Amino acid sequence: MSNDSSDLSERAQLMLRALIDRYVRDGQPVGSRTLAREAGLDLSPATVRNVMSDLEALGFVCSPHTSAGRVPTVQGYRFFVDTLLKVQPLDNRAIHSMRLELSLEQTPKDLVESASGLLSGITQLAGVVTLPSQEHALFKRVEFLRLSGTQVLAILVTGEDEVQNRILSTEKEHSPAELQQASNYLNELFAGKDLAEVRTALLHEMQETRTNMNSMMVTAMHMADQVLEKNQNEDFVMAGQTNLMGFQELCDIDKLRKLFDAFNTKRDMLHLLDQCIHSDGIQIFIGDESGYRMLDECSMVAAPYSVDGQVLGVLGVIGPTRMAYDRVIPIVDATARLLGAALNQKE
Amino acid sequence: MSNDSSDLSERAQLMLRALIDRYVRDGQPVGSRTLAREAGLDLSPATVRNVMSDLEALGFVCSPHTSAGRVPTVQGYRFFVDTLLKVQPLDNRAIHSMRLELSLEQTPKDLVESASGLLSGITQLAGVVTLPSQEHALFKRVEFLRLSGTQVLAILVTGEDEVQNRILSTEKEHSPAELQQASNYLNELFAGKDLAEVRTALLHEMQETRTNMNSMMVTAMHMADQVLEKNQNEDFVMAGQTNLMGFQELCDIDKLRKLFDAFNTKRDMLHLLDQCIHSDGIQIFIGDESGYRMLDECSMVAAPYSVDGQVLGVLGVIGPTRMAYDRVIPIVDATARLLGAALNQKE
DNA sequence: GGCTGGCACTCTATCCTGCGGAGTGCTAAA
DNA sequence: TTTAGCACTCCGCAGGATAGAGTGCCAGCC
Repeated sequence: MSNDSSDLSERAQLMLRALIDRYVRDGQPVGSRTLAREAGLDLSPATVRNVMSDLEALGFVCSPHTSAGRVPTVQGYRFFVDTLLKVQPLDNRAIHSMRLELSLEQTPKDLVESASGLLSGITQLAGVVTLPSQEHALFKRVEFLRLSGTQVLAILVTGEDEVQNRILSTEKEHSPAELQQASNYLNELFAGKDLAEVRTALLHEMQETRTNMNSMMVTAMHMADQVLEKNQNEDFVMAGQTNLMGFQELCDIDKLRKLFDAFNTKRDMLHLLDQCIHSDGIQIFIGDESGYRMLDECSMVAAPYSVDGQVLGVLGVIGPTRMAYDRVIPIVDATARLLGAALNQKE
Repeated sequence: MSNDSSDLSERAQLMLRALIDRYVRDGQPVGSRTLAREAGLDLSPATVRNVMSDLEALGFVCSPHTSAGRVPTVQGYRFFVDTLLKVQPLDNRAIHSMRLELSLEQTPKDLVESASGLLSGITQLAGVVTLPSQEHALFKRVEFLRLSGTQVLAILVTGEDEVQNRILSTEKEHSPAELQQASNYLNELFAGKDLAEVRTALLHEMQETRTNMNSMMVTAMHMADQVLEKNQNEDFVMAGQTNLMGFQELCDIDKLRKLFDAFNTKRDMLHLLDQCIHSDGIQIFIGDESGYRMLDECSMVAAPYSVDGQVLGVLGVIGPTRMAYDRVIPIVDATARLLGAALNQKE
């Protein structure tokens, strides 16, 4: 219990806050004199030094070398965002203009692009938004089109007239009439249900009542299964990567390159974003906390967005560890809400 | 006629070649001593200096400052690629492994991605490939699906079972039977023709024979027109952007940023690539020749690729002006041929 | 006991300096 | 026409001095 937060005097906390504030502003190690002036506590630099010494012992700050000022550590930032941070509420005008911007978009895909652009534009960091999972989209109807031989084109229409194509290979050739029957059957059975429901219903039917289904129904079920299989289009949209080029701590070309490569390969990014989908609030990864080397010296602030309580995806920003968390967090939060609301409207 | 190539002695040409060779290798201004050794002409540095002086007068080289070596200018590179360059033929093993790599892909989209990856991987520059234009894809069939009210979903199947969706708004509501009639009519009329043909035929029909068409036919024509309208999906695929981060001349973060922004906005890039689609061979933009500021200090080597003599798109690489043109050119050339061949196979 | 001023010390960044290396242009000789 | 030599220029680097910022510690003060 020795480095519990209760160990930290009010004054020390204030100083840590002031230090991080200042460091976030100009990226230079903060010295005792500066901090004495900044903190507004009317203390001498010497006193400040003593407190800083305590903070260093707790691992919240460190100095890059003797006789440089102090710099917050990852744990420092962590303590800061967990217990010290007062987020700045977003003013209504800003929210309004964001809502306006989103309201211009029509398709979910465009909405996501727009949200990503908003995030990067406002925060001047890189914005990232995963595409809405289709899991809870509504099954509207499905049609089958015979292409050639055993190739069948399936067309799935979901909720807001989103259309998806998939080419299936069937075991035997089906006549147009058979295909028509199959789609009629499925449309009748599943129209208006959400895709997740449809899948479970499908599995259930196929296992339990196989015996009293006629061959047409079996065909239909099989094809529907293929259509819905791995329907989650795992992908995300990103905007403003180049914003990150402006930060000193990333001017190390090699680091920047790793980061950009990671953005391009997408795999690790998706993994990381996936971790946020199950928490229902803002999630913050600071520095190497994410466990992904690509984000060394970087932080991510993310939040899931949802419609009707159903989480559809995750959005957030990526930037240097030294970012203005108090400003960024409410922006991410608001964007998540607004995107959810906008998606809701279009449905 | 004073700076015609005939003005340039054999020796001077040899030197320019050697200078560019050397400069491309290590990016340092080349001095007379080095060049004297390199050129293999058994001349003294002093003589080399005289020749360099001539080259400088012609605008083919310049020195960044007094008493630095010489560096090729844009005109120097231009003269080099136009009249001096001997491309290194690609060895068969390399071509074979490229062909192999491409043969693994199934869809045109994947092929394009793969080609882009090949270009960037082999050249260590950024590879870019425009998506094949659909202009000359074959019309296979079209189907219409009534969504709701006057909303109709059109499904266009082209050549290699590529599927495209488009949602149309019609003036009046159509029954499924009417839609079926319309698609039957269009399929009969146009199956097997290429899309460009279909469009012109469509326009022709609509203007000339409007009088003796029944209303179903008019409907069909109108809908087909909407489907084909602006069918060119203008887009391109890029790989290996981060390769460009390794070059000194782009370490200026600001320049790099402009470049990346340009890649992301895509518009100017497409414009530039479009210029290459009408030339039937390799096209080379050096430095600011392209007229696009984003490519300052960069060059592009591009070639159209085609199937059956029909140009489908453009591919190429983008890198610093100081690139190994003799190595890059045959690679771009080969990739264009191979991509064309691969696309042909899949059709 | 906590706060403060003072002091010695350390480390960095910056500027200046001098010097060697590389390269040039010019000139005169081969 | 080529070459060698020479004077000159400029860059890059290493060394040294200096200023500035900051630290830790100690002794005194409230």
